[in-house]
Amino acid sequence: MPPVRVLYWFRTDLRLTDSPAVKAALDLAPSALYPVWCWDPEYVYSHNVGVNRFQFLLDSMNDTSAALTRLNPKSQLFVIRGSPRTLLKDLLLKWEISHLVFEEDKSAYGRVRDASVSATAASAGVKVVTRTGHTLWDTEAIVAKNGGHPTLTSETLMKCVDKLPNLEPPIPAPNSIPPPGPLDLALDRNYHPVSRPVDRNARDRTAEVTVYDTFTGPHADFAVPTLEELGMPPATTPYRGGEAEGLKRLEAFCSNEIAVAKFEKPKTSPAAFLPPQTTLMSPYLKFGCVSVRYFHKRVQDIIAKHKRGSSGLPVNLPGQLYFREMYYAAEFATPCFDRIRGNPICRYINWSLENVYDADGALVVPRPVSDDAEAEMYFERWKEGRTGFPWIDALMRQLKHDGWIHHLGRHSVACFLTRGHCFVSWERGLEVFDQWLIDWDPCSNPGNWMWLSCSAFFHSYFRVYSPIAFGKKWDKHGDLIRQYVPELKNFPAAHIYEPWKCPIADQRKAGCIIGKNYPKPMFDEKARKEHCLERMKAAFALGLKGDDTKVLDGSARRELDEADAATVIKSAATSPVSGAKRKQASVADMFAAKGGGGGSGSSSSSAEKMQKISAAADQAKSRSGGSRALDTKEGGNEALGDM
DNA sequence: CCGATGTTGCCGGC
DNA sequence: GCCGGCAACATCGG
Repeated sequence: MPPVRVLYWFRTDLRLTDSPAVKAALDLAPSALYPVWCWDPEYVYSHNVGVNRFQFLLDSMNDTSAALTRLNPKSQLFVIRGSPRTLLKDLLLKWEISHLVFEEDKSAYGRVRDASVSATAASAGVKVVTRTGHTLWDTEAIVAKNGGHPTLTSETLMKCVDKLPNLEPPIPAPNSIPPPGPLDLALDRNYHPVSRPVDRNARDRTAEVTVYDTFTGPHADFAVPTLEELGMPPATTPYRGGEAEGLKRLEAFCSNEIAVAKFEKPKTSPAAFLPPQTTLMSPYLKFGCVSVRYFHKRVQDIIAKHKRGSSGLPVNLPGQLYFREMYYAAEFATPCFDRIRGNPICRYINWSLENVYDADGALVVPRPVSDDAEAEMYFERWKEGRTGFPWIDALMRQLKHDGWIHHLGRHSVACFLTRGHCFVSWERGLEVFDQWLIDWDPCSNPGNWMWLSCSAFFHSYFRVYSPIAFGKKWDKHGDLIRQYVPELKNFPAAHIYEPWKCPIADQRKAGCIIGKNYPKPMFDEKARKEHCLERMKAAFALGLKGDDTKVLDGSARRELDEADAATVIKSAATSPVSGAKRKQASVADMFAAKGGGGGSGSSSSSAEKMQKISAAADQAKSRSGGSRALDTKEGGNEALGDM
């Protein structure tokens, strides 16, 4: 019998409690255990990862490394800087590994990477052992129970999992682990190029990337990298990663057993970021710091104890975890899940700023600036929290600064960007969430963007979140706005959701002049909503999905664009306002602090509103560098830096 | 074909 | 706090 020497490959499973893959590794009774992390250049250059998620990941890696050292002083998380596709093979050979063990990652990206690494390992005579652990059930098994189809409703998901074996109980963390063997490495840098044609995270860097200068870190100790080595400034998120932190947070949440048993997601406040309104467990699930199965068992036990008056599926806590399973299974069974083009479950809607592809069908990166200046302006102002709608701006600034916002807050801003008001493609919103969220997930995130934009999973496009009413329902005083939009800190509560309606004397008293210290709303909310509803109606009438030939050849786009143009012309023709007058309209006129914008209760018809939109579009298009012109002097978000 | 259902809309009226 | 109107989505079971 050759000696059993295991390389355990950590990825999004940075924990030791309830890790089926770690148990499988230890069950092999290895004489040597190498816990390894490959610091993949894909993640550094090709994915959209902002400084906050990197920080959360580094926290989690450091926590796991310390936990490994506690179990064996010779052990740690051995970080190798380079691509697993090339480096792992070298490590398997040099360290004479017999078994490669890792937790399954069935996302499209993980699947391809893991198949490549597994094939390499097998060809080197190394046995590959994998276990499910990132999800409650094996995603592939769920899809098989659904006839190979994506799971599009929670009911479908439940029907599938009812046919699967019951969940195994969680596995305690190990008490000890074997030491690694010799750590000698003599690798040739030339075999492991890390340069990339595109650096998608360059915008966040303040210095050179040095993390790839060596294989084993600046002190040759396989240390976890630092943000400095990534060329990034310090993170701003208050949330810290790691298994210890995650379990602590879970226990704190579970200490209020009645709240756990009665939890109903739709009745939690989007303005909240503390228990019992939210668990804030999503980033810990994303990096596997907390096992989803352990989380599930913990809340199920509490619910069983407090059966009377407890909430049910799908709004309760287990229900939330089942939605996560649904998105994983949907992603597994759907090609092009994170985009519209080629996506068979995604309704085709002629959004502004949709993805751009080259002649070979490859996504053009970096994304070219669209000639739709109005949409670019809406998008830019949405992203940076300068729409002039305080509720939206507060959430977007919270997202950028903290890396996390409440689920229903995400609904609010996602609906606003897409079908509700801006009519910008969900693909653009997805990219921003990818860059800024600490809990970004390749299944839940595109899934939820399709949900909110009525592209898949959900279809009632006439239910639109109001950027004014929705937040007010939960946060009457506007505390979330005051925290994240400090310009409005002293605004009277009566006007904080619609500050442009505030009398100028009160604006002066609050030390914030709308249009000077904080922007006017970037459009008439009601008019934009009506416009978007018309366009949604047309897209639903056409009834195409992202993989239809008419979408692939561009004719669906032309057809819908023409229908939209006809609607606008028709509205203009029936309007009593003359064309000459229309030309005089401008964005500034529409949103003067007095009168005009945002539901001043005027009797303007839908047709008039349509004209205003059309005029605003003309205005924006004719202005060179339109977004920049509008952005200046309109209350930036510098103040966020020192919160 | 009908009617019930679908995690999380808004508004006005009671 | 709960209802219906708004104008109306998809899916599923019968």
